[in-house]
Amino acid sequence: MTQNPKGTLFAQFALVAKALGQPNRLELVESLAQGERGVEALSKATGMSIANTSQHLKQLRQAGLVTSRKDGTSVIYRLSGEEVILLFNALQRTAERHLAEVQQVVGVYYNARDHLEPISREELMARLNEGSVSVLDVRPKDEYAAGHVPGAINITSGELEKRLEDLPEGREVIAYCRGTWCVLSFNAVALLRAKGITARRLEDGYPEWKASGLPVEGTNTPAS
Amino acid sequence: MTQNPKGTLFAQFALVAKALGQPNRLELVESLAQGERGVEALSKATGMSIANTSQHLKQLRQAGLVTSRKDGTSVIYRLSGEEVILLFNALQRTAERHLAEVQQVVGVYYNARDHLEPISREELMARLNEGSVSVLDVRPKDEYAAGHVPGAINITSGELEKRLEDLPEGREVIAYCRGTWCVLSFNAVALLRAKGITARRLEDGYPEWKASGLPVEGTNTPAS
DNA sequence: TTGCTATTTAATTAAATAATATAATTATTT
DNA sequence: AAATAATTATATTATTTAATTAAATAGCAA
Repeated sequence: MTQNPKGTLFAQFALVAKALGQPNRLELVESLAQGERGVEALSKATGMSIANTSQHLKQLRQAGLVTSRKDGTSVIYRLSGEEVILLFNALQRTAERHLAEVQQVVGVYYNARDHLEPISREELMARLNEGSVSVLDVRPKDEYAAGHVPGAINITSGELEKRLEDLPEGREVIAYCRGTWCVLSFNAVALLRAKGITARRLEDGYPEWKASGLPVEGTNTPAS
Repeated sequence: MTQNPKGTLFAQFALVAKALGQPNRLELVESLAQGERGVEALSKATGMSIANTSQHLKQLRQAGLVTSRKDGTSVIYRLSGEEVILLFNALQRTAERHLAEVQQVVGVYYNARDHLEPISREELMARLNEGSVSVLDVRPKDEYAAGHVPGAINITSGELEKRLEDLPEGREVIAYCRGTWCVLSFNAVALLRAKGITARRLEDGYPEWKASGLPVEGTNTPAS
């Protein structure tokens, strides 16, 4: 080992890549990108058994991608750092650029993408400071609670139609959700526009916002 | 498949990660990050048989990481885009941050790292425009030929001691090689300093320079 | 055509690893 | 001690893996 440093390094890099080489584990990573979570919650989110979830988490931990802490009888997992989100993103970007099948899914399910002209993180930050926008978080409540864009209102996709009055009037609405591939914010924007409300999507999602070092609010944030 | 777009996407992302989940394939990627190459050259670079190399290249191609073109009877491979370099880099960075074994190798073999204060790409670019530095490329000749930092002189690690007079005098020397983990540039800087020549390393290596969109020279570059 | 070279497939082997399910175990709290 | 949450152990079944050897294909040159 120690006589072939390059070989050792590449073996370790491969270990990390391998840990991401399974869809269920990628789903765990995506889930954790929203904020820390217990094993049971992760098991529900991915549809795997608890024992199975635990095994996969073990592999992610061995690859250095997640860490955990104890909270009473529960074990709470989190991504071991923001670089993991960047890595996950680089993976998505590469796949999107070069795999025909990904492009096809994008075309069929996300083709409103370009038309909805997403707003960049920097621009949203600037307009938040001006107070000229309302931000809408369409993710599940627990993910919102763990962390969200400052001042964002949480209305899940299903409730949106009934709770339109909860949105401040007269301001443009910026919607976001879990990441680049999350359809919920597309749906939200489409619905709002159908109701005559000016709305746009934020580029990517909450994990990328946080990974960019922009301010966040919630239980799972540096401040609290 | 088409009824579960998210599942399809994650399966594809996993496919890409899996392709990077094997040390030999990572070595192929690192090799190709220097510039395009034929199968035989790649086989030699990695120490694998030609047939085996071909198989691994097939997997990389299926994952959308490499493409190829024919040149006479030869097949020349190249990375399918700069994002692949960024992905490879994100992988390294994550592993470095979170895996103890990587940190140990780094500590033992690369511990001169911090002391040699690397120069950033931006700073080197600025100083190149001023003409206040000489750039030294310590990679093998063929990689240099495929592409290099504009104006760089190619002296391989082994030749350096005998060819010191080929370096212009009176300017600081900036050395670089294949990437973040390449020891050759460390050695070169150490040797130059021992000879009383002011020298520093460039951060990362040639692939990252190129991926950053900075200008390059050589046979395998946009211009030629 | 014939041969030469470079690369890709195909077929095979043997080893390793895969994911999941079930059951038992550990640790913590009440 | 009982209850809860997570991990570990064990087993099963299937798949996958990398690598070798040999055969096949494609382009080029004599």
